[in-house]
Amino acid sequence: MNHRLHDRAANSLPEACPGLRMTPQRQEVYRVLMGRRDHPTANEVHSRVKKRLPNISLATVYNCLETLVDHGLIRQVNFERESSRYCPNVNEHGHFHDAASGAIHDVEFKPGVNLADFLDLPPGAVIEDIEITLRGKLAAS
Amino acid sequence: MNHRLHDRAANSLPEACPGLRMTPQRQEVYRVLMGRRDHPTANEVHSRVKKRLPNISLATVYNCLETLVDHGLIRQVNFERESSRYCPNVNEHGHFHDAASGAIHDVEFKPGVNLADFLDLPPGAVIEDIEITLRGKLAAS
DNA sequence: TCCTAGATTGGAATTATTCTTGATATTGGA
DNA sequence: TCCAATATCAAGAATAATTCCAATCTAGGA
Repeated sequence: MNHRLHDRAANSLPEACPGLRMTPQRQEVYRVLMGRRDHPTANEVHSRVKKRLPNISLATVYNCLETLVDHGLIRQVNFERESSRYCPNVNEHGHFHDAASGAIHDVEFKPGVNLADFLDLPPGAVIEDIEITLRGKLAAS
Repeated sequence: MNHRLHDRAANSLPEACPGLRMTPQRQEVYRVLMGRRDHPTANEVHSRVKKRLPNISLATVYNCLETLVDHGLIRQVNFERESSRYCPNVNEHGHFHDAASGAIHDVEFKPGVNLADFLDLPPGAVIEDIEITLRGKLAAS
């Protein structure tokens, strides 16, 4: 296979992603997400991407985001009924939404924990996806 | 105060709810939620409530649901980007969404567990609300 | 180079939800 | 009891995020 991507940097798409055709739009959407990990909405991604691709449409940004999510390169995160946000951290993790600042912080699982250790799962449940969202405030320290 | 509610049954509103004026619409919305705990959407609630209150509007159902949520009598639950669903279980709990059947199951915390036991919370975080959603399948047993 | 499948675009369409406005109903006080 | 203030309700319009659609466009393989 002669399909040679640019060298993998913090701001380019991962090389190994079968079935995903690389396009300038997808590359830039991904680059933007990796560049500033603040969980932007599709609109915010659109604004940022337009710096380099002034003609990209919002529909394309939605398409790119969906494709990247489908390929497991980014995650889509929902808070209440707000716009979806996008997150390049593909580890299993949750989110803390600081109501005061609006900022969103990734929340990692402590090592070695197991869902079934703290939740009464229905018998036979096979979990495919976890979404953990916390809302609150950061106490002034 | 002479404001006498019906005796508290599984299908009536709790008596002690300061600042909440009881109305037939709110009562029926609540009754419907308590009567079948399958996490209906606002639309589904509307259909069910219309059996007894044929003239109630969808807007009123939304208003009632919002009011009940604000007073902590029910919870609003969001799955991905789907319509909100409503749940009369006001204990802290999560949800398991069975992708095959579409059914939603409450998932209780095991007794004694603490968020900080399994999550790396940001220092100083004061949690006001938790949303835990699991998606998956129920293995045929 | 030509063809084809997949990608992009802009705008229209969709859908859940909220807002607005006027009508009704309820409460507490005179 | 009656009134005024306030809260609620209903209907439809408005909003906002997202998806759909039809018409190009593009990359990569034969």
